[in-house]
Amino acid sequence: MSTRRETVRQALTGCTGFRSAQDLYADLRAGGSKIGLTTVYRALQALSDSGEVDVLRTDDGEAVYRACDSEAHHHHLVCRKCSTAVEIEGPAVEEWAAEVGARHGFTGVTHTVEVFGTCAECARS
Amino acid sequence: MSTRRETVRQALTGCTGFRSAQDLYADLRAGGSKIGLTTVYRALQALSDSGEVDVLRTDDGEAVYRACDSEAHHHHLVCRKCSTAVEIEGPAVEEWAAEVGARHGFTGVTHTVEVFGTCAECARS
DNA sequence: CCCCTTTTTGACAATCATTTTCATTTTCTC
DNA sequence: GAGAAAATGAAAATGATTGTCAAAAAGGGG
Ligand SMILES: [Zn+2]
Ligand SMILES: [Zn+2]
Ligand SMILES: [Zn+2]
Ligand SMILES: [Zn+2]
Repeated sequence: MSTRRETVRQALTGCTGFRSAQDLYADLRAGGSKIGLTTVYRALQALSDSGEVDVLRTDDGEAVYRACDSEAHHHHLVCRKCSTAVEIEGPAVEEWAAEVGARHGFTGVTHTVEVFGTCAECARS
Repeated sequence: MSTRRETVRQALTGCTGFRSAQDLYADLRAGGSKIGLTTVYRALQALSDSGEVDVLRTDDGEAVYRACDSEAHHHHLVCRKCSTAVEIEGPAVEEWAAEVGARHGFTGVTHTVEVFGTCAECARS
């Protein structure tokens, strides 16, 4: 399909951490692309709708995206300084979330889990 | 201290679910208060800074607050429809988060965990 | 290729939660 | 009560995100 969406996907795939729409737009423009900000937003929307990229919110509410290796359900360990992320899994957490939801009579239970810290790299400086 | 902050704290304490600053402002005005929106924001900021209220982000990035019973570290099971929340604990999750952070060389590890679903009440309608 | 329909794009304006400003009011201290 | 310090709120500013709409690109017969 759209060549622009592909451009955005690739820009994101080249990143190890989470990036905002504004970040990606700046990167792409700096790289010579004539892409528009609106298009970056639309591409990220489409990519996250289709589950190709993960999205989370920073403390100040900004949406940040990441093209993860795994398509399967997983969580992230994110560096507070450089935003580098590691994909992590926690079967125990999955079970706990489902169980606690059921125990309180909730249905259609989902969860969000993110772990933050300072990565070894950033800890040096 | 501030009388206004106390007003906001009480308004929030009367709620079972998470409310946004705009929600609380509307509630208070509807109740006859002459409080300003800025003050509601400032009160919520102060209350969350001091750990008296919990804050989380909705899917669209809006900050919502809750005056929980427990001052201790805990998480929430939140209804997707009415936003009613139940305070939950998960020792296994606490350990898992700390362990996975350490295993990858991260320091100062924290985490965010929220469980969502439809409460029994809302499931009926 | 050419014409026409459909989709994509991007500049610009519009939203909307949140933050800043700043002058006024209230509270505190002496 | 007088003056300094903190709190308040109306209005303007900010900044990410979304909506609008006309121009540009892509597709598909003929
Ligand atoms: Zn780092
Ligand atoms: Zn999970
Ligand atoms: Zn409910
Ligand atoms: Zn926890």
